[in-house]
Amino acid sequence: MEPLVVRLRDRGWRLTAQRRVIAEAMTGEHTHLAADEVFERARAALPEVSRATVYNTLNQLVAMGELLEISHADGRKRYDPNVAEHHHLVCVRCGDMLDVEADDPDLPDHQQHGFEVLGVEVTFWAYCPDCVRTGANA
Amino acid sequence: MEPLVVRLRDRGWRLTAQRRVIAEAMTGEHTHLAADEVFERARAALPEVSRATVYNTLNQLVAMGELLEISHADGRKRYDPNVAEHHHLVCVRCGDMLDVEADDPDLPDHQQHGFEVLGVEVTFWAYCPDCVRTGANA
DNA sequence: CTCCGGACATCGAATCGTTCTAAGTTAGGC
DNA sequence: GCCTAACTTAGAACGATTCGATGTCCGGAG
Repeated sequence: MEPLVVRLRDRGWRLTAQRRVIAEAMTGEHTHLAADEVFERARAALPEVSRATVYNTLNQLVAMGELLEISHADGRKRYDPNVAEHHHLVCVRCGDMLDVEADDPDLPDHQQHGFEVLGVEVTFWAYCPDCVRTGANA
Repeated sequence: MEPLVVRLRDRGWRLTAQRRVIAEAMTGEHTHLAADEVFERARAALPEVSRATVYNTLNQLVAMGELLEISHADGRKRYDPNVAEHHHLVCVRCGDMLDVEADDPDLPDHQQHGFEVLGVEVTFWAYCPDCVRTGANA
C-alpha cells in the first residue's frame, strides 16, 4: 500500500507541515505509540507542533480509518497504523505490545446474545522476552 | 461459590461497613460497573463512603483476585466479579458489555514471538440490541 | 492584487478518572 | 480502658485528553 502521507493527500486531506510530521511519526518501526510519544516525535521534527494538534490529528486519522485506537490497561490510548484486522500480544509487566496476524479461526455467528458482531479482537496477555529475561515474573 | 462477602471474611479481610457496601454493590445484576458507578451504589447504601475508599477497595479486590479489571475504550476501568476466564461483547456505540463463555478453542502454543502467553481475552465488537433497535448504526 | 471566508493550528484552561496525602476514626489485642 | 495498626476521609494533586478563544494561513471571487 502507498505510504500514509500519500493516501492522505489523495483523499484531499490538507497536508500541512504539522499534520505531515505527525503522520510520519506514526510510520516508524514502533507501531503502538501513545499520543504523548507521537507528540515527542513530531516535535523533534518540527518544534512548533502543539499537543492539541497532535490529539486533533490523531482523532481525525482514527475517524478516517487510517489509524486504529487501542485502549491500553495503563490508561493511555495507543495508535496503530496497522488497520488490518489483527490481534495483540501485550506484556502484563511492561505494557509492550506486538501485533499478531489474525487467522480468525472462528469468527462466530454474526449474532450473539442479540449483539450484532462487527469484529473480533484477541488480546494475548503475556510476558515479553525482556521481562522474562530480566524480571522476577512473580 | 459462596458470596463475595463470605469469601472475604474467610480470608481474614477486615469487613468494615464501607467495604461491605462496596462488595455488595459488585454483586448485583449489572456486572461491569465503572468505579464511579460503584461509588454511587455504595453511597446509596451508606452515604458516608468516600470516593478514595471505593478506589482503594476495588484495587485491593483486584489484587486479591476477587475482581477483574477491564480497560474500556472510554477510559474508565470496569470491574467484573466474574473472575473465571471469559470474553466480552462490547457495543461500539453505547459501550455496554456482556460476558461470553470462554470455550477457548485454541489457546495457542504457550510461546509466541518470544512472548510467554499467560491468557487470552477475546473482545467481540458489536452493536447491542438496544442500539440496533433505536440507533442509526451508521 | 486584495479581501474574505473557512479551514487549520495554537495556547492555556478545563475536565475527567484516578491516586496521593495528611489527618481523623475505628477495631481489637493487651 | 489504652495502644497500635489498619482503615477512612476530604480535598489536593496528577496525568491524559478535550475544549474554547484567538490567531494564522490559503485559495478563490471580485
